[in-house]
Amino acid sequence: MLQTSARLLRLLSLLQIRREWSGSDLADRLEVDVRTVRRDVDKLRNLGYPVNATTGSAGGYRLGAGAALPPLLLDDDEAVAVAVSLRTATSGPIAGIEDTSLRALTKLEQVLPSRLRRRVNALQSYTVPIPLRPGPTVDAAVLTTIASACRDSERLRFDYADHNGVESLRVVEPHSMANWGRRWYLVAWDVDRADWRTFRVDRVSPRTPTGPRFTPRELPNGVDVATFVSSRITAAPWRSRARILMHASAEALSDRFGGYGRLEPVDENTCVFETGADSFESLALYLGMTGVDFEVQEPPELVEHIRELSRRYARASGSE
Amino acid sequence: MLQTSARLLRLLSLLQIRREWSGSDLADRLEVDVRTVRRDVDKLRNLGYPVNATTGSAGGYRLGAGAALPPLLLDDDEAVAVAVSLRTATSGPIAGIEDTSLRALTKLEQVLPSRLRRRVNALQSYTVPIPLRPGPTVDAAVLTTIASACRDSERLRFDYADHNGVESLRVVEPHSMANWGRRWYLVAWDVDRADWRTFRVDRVSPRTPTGPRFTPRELPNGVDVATFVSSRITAAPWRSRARILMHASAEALSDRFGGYGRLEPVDENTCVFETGADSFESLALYLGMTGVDFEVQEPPELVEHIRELSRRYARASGSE
DNA sequence: AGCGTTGAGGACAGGAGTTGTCCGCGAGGG
DNA sequence: CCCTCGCGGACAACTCCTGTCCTCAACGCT
Repeated sequence: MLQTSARLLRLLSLLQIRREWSGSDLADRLEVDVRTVRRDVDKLRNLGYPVNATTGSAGGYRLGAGAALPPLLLDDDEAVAVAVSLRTATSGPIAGIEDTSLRALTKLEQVLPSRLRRRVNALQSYTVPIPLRPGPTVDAAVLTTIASACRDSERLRFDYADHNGVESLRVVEPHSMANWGRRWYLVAWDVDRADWRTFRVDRVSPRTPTGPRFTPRELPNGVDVATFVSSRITAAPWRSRARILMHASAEALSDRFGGYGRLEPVDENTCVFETGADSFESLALYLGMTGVDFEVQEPPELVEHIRELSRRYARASGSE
Repeated sequence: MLQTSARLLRLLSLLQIRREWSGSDLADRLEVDVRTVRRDVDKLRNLGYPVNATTGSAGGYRLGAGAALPPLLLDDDEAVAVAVSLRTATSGPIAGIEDTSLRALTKLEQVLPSRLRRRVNALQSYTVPIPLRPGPTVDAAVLTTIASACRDSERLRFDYADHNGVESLRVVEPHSMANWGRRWYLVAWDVDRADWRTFRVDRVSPRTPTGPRFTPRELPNGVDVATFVSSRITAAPWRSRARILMHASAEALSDRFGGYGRLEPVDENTCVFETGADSFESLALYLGMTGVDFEVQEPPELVEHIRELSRRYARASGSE
């Protein structure tokens, strides 16, 4: 009977890992007869977890959204990600869910294996509060839509605005996603153009529903995703680089700046901060936040932005 | 049949809700004999989930951190909190876990009941990126330590720095936590002082291990926590209020400012922004971020900070 | 030190549930 | 039209679960 319960859990876990499973696949994985799989699926349904099934040659089982949330079966990495996210959320920018986040976090941390707890702490300590989130933000709903399409090998239809703002409807077989700098990219086989393409996720507007399933294909020449994406992306993660002379010691600034660039000491009271930015406005403000005097060495555009800010603040405080 | 598996899941869920359970409590909840509970606990252990037990009159079962992560059984609110946290994390400030967060999020959203999905979307749309997190930040580890002590009715020992910075060792029976503005407060019965006290969590340094269990007591006069805390806190959630005349329409600003104060239209191109802040530095920077001209109406201290910023930027850009 | 409480676990008998096998049915896609 | 895949009834062999009853072993309190 242990076997039965354990198998039910494993079944639930399998259904959470991949969207669609055929009965015989499940039977293989669970090392039981297909008939038993059917019975197990029935059990899950009786427990209130809706397992949808489709018949026919492309049939299979998939776990649907039901009345109650099934137990979440996370792997190590995912558990760490959840813990870290919750930790930032409890002290984070979203009003109203702090208490609940904390409750969920307590639940999770109680059972978190110690090796994972170490990883959570390590990751957390690298966390640097970002003062501004410049550039286009990616919609979380779009991200998850694409991510599930990748995971389940389902065709994706979406409107895509290219860098000139021209819209086009794309039908692709999504391969994977990669994030680079602050951006997300989708690597996919463009069905109409019959070629591999890289799309910026912030320019994608998915259309529902997602299309039929396809058999995944390999990237050309067996390259991995990271290489593929970076070879396709012309833009660097940051639009430009900057060098700023800070009138403070490197140690004093390392907490706030360490995560965002290189701090090179010049002498006891001065250091050079090398960093990159998508937008000079945000970088200018970030620098102002420190309460420390600084001199921009490059680029000139940053100097211009800072001059503009200086003027605006002067106007605002009536000292012009 | 189903009963056995379902009961194992419920047992796991119970053990996640509260830390410590006596065998007979569990037997009551699960409506089986204590002997069966013992056997079920054994089953969980065989499945790899460590259930620690202590004998004696204060004995009981508790779920420990094991080699593998047990299935997480979240209630509705917690699931929403996790989803929202993960969504912000995927586009968030922590480098290196975006992919994994996304994977976990995909898993969760696939099984998220639609009513919960609506709540997640609603919450998400209220999200306003906060440019700066002023004031002392609360350590997530401290938060969870206190939260579990509250949940499990375990005494807590910690060092507390009062507002003068004087440290003292406290032994308390934690009652609950509340957050107010950006702050967290712990409401607890101070054992040595034999009275109720309210502590600011950012000034608490817990000592390990937590103490023995205690029987929870009611707050005096049956008041609820929120009332109790707000009656004890002299400081408002914001240290001071500000009024700023913005040279832009209220609609144009509502996205960025809506969550942080009241926007009152004056005319088509002007509006008044009323808000609060813990620190004028951050407010000044937040205002500068908009790219919109503004005039501070009050308080005078904010004007002074803006003047200071103006000077610093002027120096940085060499236009002084 | 003694007592009560709480968990651990062996033994046992009856009963409940599970499993694989074999079968025919129905739905969907090529 | 046929193939694939999910559905579910029947059945026999077998597993293992459950409640009851028992004795031990820790632990805390008096």
